[in-house]
Amino acid sequence: MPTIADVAAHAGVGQGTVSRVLNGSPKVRDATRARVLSAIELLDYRPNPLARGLSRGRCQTLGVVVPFFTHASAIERLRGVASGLDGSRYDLVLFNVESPVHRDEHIASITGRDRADGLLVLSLPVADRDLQRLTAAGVPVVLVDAPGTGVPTVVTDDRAGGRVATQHLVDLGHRAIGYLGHDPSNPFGFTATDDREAGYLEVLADAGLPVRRELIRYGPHDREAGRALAAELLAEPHPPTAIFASSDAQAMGVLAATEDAGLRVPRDLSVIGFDDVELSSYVGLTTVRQPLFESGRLGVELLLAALAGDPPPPTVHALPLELVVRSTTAPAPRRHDPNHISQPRGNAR
Amino acid sequence: MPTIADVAAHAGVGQGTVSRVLNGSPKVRDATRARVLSAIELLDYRPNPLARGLSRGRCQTLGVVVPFFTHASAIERLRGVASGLDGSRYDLVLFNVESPVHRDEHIASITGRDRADGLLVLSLPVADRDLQRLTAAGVPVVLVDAPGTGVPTVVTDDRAGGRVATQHLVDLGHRAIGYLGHDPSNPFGFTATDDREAGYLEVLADAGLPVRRELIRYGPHDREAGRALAAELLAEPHPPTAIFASSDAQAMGVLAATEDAGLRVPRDLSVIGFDDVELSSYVGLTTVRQPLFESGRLGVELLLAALAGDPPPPTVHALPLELVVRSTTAPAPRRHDPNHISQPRGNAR
DNA sequence: TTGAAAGCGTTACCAC
DNA sequence: GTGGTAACGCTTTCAA
Repeated sequence: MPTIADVAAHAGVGQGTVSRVLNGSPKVRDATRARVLSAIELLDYRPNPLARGLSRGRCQTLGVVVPFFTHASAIERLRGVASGLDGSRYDLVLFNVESPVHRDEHIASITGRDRADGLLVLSLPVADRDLQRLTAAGVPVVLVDAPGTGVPTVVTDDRAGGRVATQHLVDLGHRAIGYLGHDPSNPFGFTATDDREAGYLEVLADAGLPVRRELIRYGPHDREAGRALAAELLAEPHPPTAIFASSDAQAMGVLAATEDAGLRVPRDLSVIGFDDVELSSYVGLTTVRQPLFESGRLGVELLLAALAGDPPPPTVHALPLELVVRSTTAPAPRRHDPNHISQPRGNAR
Repeated sequence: MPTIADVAAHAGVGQGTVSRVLNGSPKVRDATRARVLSAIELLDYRPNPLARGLSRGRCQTLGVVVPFFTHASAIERLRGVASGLDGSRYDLVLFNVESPVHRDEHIASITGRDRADGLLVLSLPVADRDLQRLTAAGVPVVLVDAPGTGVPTVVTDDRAGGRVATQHLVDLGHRAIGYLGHDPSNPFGFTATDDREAGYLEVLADAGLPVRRELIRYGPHDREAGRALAAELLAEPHPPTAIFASSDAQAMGVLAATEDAGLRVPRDLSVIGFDDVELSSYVGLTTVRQPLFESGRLGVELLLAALAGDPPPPTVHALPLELVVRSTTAPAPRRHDPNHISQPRGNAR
């Protein structure tokens, strides 16, 4: 591999000059620049990123910490991230988090600009201590879909989203409304769905509906969990006529469980999700649309701005939510007993 | 940030000793080691990866080049990659390819161990010239789902897969079988679907079925393309009774187009895909299962082995394919005119 | 405008 | 075993 010294020798100039040419310094005579450029060409020289990084004190890399990056919602966000990064000079290193240990290890592993010039954290809360440490080390951090203090943050109003979803069901006449979400005490520290649950509870209260604890279940945001949880709900003596799942992934599971139980959506059960991932439109799932792509995109943009020396204030950017009504919600069956749903309920599988 | 020199000073030893401790050299007296370790602890010292990389000539990073990484099939592979990387000391940098230019830029940007210690390329062919350059530069390369010479490669027998899919349809009595795939002259150089098409053509020939060129269409491997292409096929004067889509993504589009046309699957049209992505099982799509996760996983394992100084021979690892029959294929409608399908065909939307 | 040389933080070789 | 000291390849003063 040719080095800058080789280029300098070939061009008959000093290393400094080559470096200046490389970095677009204006203080190089055109003739000299041309000589250097042709030497570079001739030798097919490429600067060594490691050496450059060591010397400049930064590594031209952005770290993205993301839990379960293969989940549809994470992918949508990453799509936004990738699109925002396109054309920039930064490489993207992916820190996948599948366990709370991962999360801490990854965050702890970033101690300065030698590992990542900036950090984008998705859906995971970051301890204030870490945030301060990172900031002090000159590594800007941007949080997406998670709380944190002192750094730019991109969020949505999950509580309002929870309200919108629940209100939609209430408006349809449902009075026994189940809720599926993440355990508030989950080890990852996810908080978004807590807020959605809060919104759900608020609307219930506003509507004068009782909170039935047995209709609230927690589990991971994937289809299988949703399926199992919904099966439990449907097996209740007084099952719900509607379920608000705090993610589309869980909602997909609810749909499956309904089918398993020989019931029909939305006739026997209304289902509303949260996120509006691509799949939801295929399936016709009613949901609360969250701008996933945009959140990822805005996240990098803020990070890039910080890196460009244009430090964005630690503002909380709230992205809009939107109710998307499709075909999995319908008016509640009219009955004297609002908790009674139509027979038969045998398992069709 | 404390440096190795600080640690050395605090421990009252030379830098070399600290380095030896850091790298687990056995030639350090226990007492000395303890002193160094406590100094490291005290200062909360972490080695600078850039400096380490520069000195050692490698960067502890694996590059993964992947086209359209948000596509379901790519995600499945990446999931395998991530799982194989878990526990290793390598970071994962993602090179997303959305255009042929991207591909070349990314490949060209890797010139040595300073950018990536190894390269995993998914679904994209790599020119022999690049392969040789990379190998010469000491950067091992592993190809997954793409051809290349002189490097370990993980593939499936796409031609056999194409045969299996088509034979399944033939066995069901279909005689007018459409095919959806990638344009063989696509600018990315994808070749997997060409082989699937070859398998399709072979089975047609074996079965004494004519090749109807108008029933073969090309487009990107996404749902929208599949939908548009299938709509064209269904609008043919003599439409097919079955369609083999060379990816599940396109097959999903076929399903949508069928619905658009007011037809029913599998009554009016049988559909078979390729890949068996997660969604396919939800939808009940008949398909040819390709071990996507496993291919990614095996890919990294081979790369890691190469990096561990255990260079795997440039073998072609062929992963098994499997026909997964679900509910989108059924016997061909029995008619005198095999090209005639049931009315009505009005657009139901 | 340019060259020389001092870092940047490690590793690795060479003496002791 | 251990310390001293060249690399590693680049950027960035500092003089000229």
